[in-house]
Amino acid sequence: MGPENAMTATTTTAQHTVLVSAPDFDPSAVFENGQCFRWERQPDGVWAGIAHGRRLRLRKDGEDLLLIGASIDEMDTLWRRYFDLDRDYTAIRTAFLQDTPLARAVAFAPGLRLLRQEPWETLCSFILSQNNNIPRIKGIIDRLCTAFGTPIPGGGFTFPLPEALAGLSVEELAPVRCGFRAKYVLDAARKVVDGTVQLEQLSAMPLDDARAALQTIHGVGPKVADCALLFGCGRLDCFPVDVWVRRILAAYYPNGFPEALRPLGGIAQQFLFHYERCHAASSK
DNA sequence: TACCAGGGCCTTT
DNA sequence: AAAGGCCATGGT
Repeated sequence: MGPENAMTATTTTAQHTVLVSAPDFDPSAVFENGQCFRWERQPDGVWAGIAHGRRLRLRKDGEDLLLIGASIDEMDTLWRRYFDLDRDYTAIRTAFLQDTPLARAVAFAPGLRLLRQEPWETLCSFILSQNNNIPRIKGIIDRLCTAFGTPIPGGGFTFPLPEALAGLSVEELAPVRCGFRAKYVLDAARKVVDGTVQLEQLSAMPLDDARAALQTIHGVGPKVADCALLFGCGRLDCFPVDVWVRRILAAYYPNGFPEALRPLGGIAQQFLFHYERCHAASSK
């Protein structure tokens, strides 16, 4: 871990708030760059989300990240990993400075980071994300969780396990209103439940084997597979190519993405994607 | 190979 | 208010 951004200082305040130093964690960049769908900014600036079957609220106070409603134990066993707090992003950003487009993207949003999300939720979410826009994706996932997840004390629902979906029919999924994606979600759930696709193995398999395994699911192509591997299995060398990224590659990397940065290609892609989307004509 | 369905949100007109 | 663009995958 990097010395100067080591996030080891952890203290507790009243009502189970855990405080951790995280100078390069920018919630709006982290939660609004398309990698996750269950985090929302509340009017008071606090971010509320559900992951690992738990509700969590969070806010940034200067360089400190405050996890509201978390215990020290949860911090160490769950959230430190989920928020990727032990990765040396200072070193990563430094490596990116050698590349002009990346240096610009890093300067624009230095607090952008990857979350380490759960494999099934990530796979299922990105199946639902295909040919779709973010507001609608969030609505679909919300309805899926409400209909088939488990209630969480204090409000909200867990993301439904594959076991909760595998036995359903397309008709039973109708209230979720995910259209033609319903049959894709059901095929994914069934293949995970019957062991055809072993999610826990995907983080260690040769990358092409992992991609091929995911793409045996009806409705999972190269883009969805790479999103599931990058965001849900920690495969940082995965580089999901959508329309935006295709545009970026054509515009800035006519000779291909630098070989030396390939092992961190997924993180690079997030910086480039975030910069480009925030500078698109329609978002000005 | 090229094209198109699907559906809801968005921007532009 | 209405029209048109967008989008990942599978099917034709």
